[in-house]
Amino acid sequence: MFEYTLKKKDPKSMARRGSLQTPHGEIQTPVFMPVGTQATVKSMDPHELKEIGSQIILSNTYHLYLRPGHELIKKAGGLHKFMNWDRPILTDSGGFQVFSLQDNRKITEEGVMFQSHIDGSKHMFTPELVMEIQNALGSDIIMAFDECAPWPSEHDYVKKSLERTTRWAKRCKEAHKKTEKQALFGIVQGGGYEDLRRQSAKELVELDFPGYSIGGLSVGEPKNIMYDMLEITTPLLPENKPRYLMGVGSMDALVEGVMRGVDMFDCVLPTRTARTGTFLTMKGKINIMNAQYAEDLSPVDEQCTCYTCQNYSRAYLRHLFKAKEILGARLATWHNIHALHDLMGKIRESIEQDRFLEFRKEFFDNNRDYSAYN
RNA sequence: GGAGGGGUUCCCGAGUGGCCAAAGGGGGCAGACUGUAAAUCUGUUGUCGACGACUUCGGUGGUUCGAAUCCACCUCCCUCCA
Repeated sequence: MFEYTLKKKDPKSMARRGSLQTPHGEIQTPVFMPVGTQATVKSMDPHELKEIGSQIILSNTYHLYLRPGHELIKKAGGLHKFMNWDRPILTDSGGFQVFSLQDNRKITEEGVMFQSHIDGSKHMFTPELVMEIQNALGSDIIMAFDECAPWPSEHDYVKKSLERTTRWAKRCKEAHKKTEKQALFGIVQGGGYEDLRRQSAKELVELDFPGYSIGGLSVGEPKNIMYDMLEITTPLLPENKPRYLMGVGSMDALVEGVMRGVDMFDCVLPTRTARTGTFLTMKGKINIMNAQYAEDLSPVDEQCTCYTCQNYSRAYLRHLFKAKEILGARLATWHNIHALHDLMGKIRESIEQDRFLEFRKEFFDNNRDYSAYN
């Protein structure tokens, strides 16, 4: 039911072109996955996401468990049916909330005691519960429960944390046995330490997961550290399994991630920044609220084929944001997700044509916001 | 005609002798956002030759070491009475 096919390797870099078979269809990789934490990609409805070109979306164990509750979603026929999305879904385990809700939780060997950010109630998240929740949700790809350690953290702490994450991964695997329809990914941790990244990767590969996530990155560390960590991690992962870099989605990092052998990415960046008026383009970011666009009747991006750029001007979009109209957030989200899917499509094409590095060079030459990391 | 209330920096609105270039909000300008506690948050918003100086609180004049704040007159606005 779940299978990764490596279709082509870039001869000059670690970039790979592949596909991923899931119970809800095939995914072409490298792929960008929009985030729909609360069973919705904020402001977009599923048929719009399909039109934009989303192959798979993310959702979240912690949030859906707290509200509306995984039992209800199970009763509704699973997350796909509940939210009316029939393509693949990947759910995060709540490991990121261990990081983002640091002030509301306590970590023990058993698991993480969360105090709900909604009503203050306490909930013990164990690897077993996290598997049970994701099983109830019925997502196609599920994540092992991990700790996304903050940046910066002491070597000693990161080591203890990653070793615990490995033990949790083992428990997840045990608990997951009866639900083979879902692909369980282990998550490599290790902070910004090369030796710990190697250790984590090695331990998880021994557990033999159908796919591997790389976590604990893009949590505030310098980009060169993230890239260094990727370079030493991906070669340690099995070639015939997908690699997923969690939480990464700026255009430059997508290009650099692919170059270092990553197949899957997710990020809230395109959707979140969209809601605050930032449009992502191949040439650089545009903050549509800037005064310079007040009377600019041209589209956000002349080259872009998305619905927003085909039909609306910068002046109109700016007006929507100034007036705080919801349509502004929707049209910007539409554009940004489209922009990242479009970028990934170009990346896939360039790998197929053996010119990924040329594409990369063009990208950095033309994007005023980013420069290549070498 | 009579009685009362009021005119504050782009707007609304605090302030009633020094700690006031003047609270707070709005608006404006700009920045941030990376497995979503985010349709959010932050900075800035009189001028300049700018760690200091200058011009501002309806207008004019006055009191005072010192006035957005006190006094006089003028002017405009609002409410009530006739």
